[in-house]
Amino acid sequence: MNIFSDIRTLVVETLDAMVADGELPSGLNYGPVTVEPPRDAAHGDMATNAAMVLAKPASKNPREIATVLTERLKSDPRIAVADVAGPGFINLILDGAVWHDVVAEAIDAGPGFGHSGMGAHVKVNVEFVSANPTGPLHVGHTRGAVFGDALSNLLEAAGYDVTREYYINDGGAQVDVLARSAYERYREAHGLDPEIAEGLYPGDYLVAVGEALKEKYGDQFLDKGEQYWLEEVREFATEAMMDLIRGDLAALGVTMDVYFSEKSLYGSGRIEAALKALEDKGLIYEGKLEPPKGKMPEDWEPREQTLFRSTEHGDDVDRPVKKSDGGWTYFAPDIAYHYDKVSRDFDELIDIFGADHGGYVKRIKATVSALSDGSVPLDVKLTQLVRLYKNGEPFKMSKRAGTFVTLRDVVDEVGADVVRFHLLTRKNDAPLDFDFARVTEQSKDNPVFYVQYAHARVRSVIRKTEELGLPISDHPKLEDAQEYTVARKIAEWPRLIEIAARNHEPHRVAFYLYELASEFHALWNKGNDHPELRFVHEDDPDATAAKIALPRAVGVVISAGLGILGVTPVEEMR
RNA sequence: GGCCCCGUAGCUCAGGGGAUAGAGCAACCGCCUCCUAAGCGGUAGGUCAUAGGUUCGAAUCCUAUCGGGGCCGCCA
Repeated sequence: MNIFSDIRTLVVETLDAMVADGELPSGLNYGPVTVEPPRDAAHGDMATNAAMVLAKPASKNPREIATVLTERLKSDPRIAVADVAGPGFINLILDGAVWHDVVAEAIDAGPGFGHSGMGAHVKVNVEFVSANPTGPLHVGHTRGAVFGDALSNLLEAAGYDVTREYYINDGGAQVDVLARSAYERYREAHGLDPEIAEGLYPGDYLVAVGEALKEKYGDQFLDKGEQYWLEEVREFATEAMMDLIRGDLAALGVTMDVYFSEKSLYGSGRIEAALKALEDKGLIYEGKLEPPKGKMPEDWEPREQTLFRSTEHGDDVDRPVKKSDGGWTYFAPDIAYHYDKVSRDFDELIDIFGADHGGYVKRIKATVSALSDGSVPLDVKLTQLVRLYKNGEPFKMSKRAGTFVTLRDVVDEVGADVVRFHLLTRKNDAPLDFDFARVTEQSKDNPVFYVQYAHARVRSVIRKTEELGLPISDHPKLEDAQEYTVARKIAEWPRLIEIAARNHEPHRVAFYLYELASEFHALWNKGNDHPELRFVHEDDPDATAAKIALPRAVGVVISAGLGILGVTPVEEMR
């Protein structure tokens, strides 16, 4: 139940009735009609702009429409008060029974409360992380991983069918570099000095791979040219790196549905097929590119190569798909990969990239637009940098100096729950500060703690009620204004899921939970001055039954919201 | 040079066509014989970068300018 959409339905039906009675012309577009909580609570529980947005198309005065609409709305039992205000807003105050019902329903529905049918099982593919399989995940990947996973959870709650997918870049030169780096560690495992030349991956995470290679291949690759070992070592090392990455993701609580191998596209005719599809649309040609402006490469010379006419689909310049030597560019398998996604009948695609891939967005969008004839929307979300701090001091990262911070480091230091929540307290496209000291601080400037604390308080009073053998009721008896405020906040949850899902913005869930926790803490404290507002009344079973329902509903929503963020709600604070 | 993101309270940030623009921190004043004060209430703090435009209505949409960041080769 989403009370806001219920009341909007009521408004629309009432408008239809007015049309039937000749009070409004027919054929009006109700699209812009909204029913929302007003910014100022003094304006009531919700407000509709119906009269204002319909005034012009109906050629009527907005206040005139509002007056009639208001009178009609009053006859619905859910509407306690309806007033025309300002330029033509209709402010509504709902009957108290509505809020009682919301609380009861939250408890009854449990974790599924607020889930929406909005998505209508539309198939969405969410591609995220997709880090090169050349080493462990670092902090930057962590943000993408958390964002992608939370967004996927959110879309599922809103009724979409979601596939979480990881694109393994195992087809390019970087996995050859990986193989050569692993080979040196293999030599090292045989007691030889490894020669980690410039450009190879120096990380000691490859030491174990070298040992494993020795285990599997013995000394058969020693002192051999790379033509004898490159392919097998590459295969082996890539698989080892993917195991590492899967482990990193698991530590964060992220599970992918599909791992898609770039290499599988080569030699299978799938790149050719994708380019054929573009060619059939007249979007492939042989030509020369202009040199990039403002950053002229020293050795630039125009060369004839195969180009994708991506400018036809909104890109700034056409993009090469073949190098002048005839080999595929890096972009070619990407085209094939997105062609594959489109062919797998996804209705919508979402790609989550690091901000350094910003320059790639237009060509990928052009690709999907061209391959699907514009029928499959692609949203590309860029996650901005995470700036690391320790006690307010910036934390310098350098691969070379070995102070490079991995996902594992962060999770080991502060725990997956804290990492996940904190990384979701900012919009994806805003940079974010992550201070190792502050994120574990137990105070209200730490939203993770604050929300968890509210949940712990809920669990605490429920435990207490059970211990005392008092009744646990599903039906609240709201009396105090603050109780209604909390109930109204609970009623916003289903609406919030829809808005956050529609905008692909899981951070809204984190902010909402903070607000809900805040209202709940306020109510809790009001119990200090007004003992009758406390939830547990040791010698009064009826009063306890009436009061315990509201915190139970709060617990349901916090727990559901944290579930979307991928954070475990705690039973108690320690 | 081009493209993308950002500019909202002293600081960190929400809000992204709707009414008097919000929260946390920092500052100041209060609240524990009481289910966890790890909390709550209050005061103060604003030309929503600037200038035009669209609209009944703009912090929000459009254009330009200024400022900050990022990206821009057949690399990956």
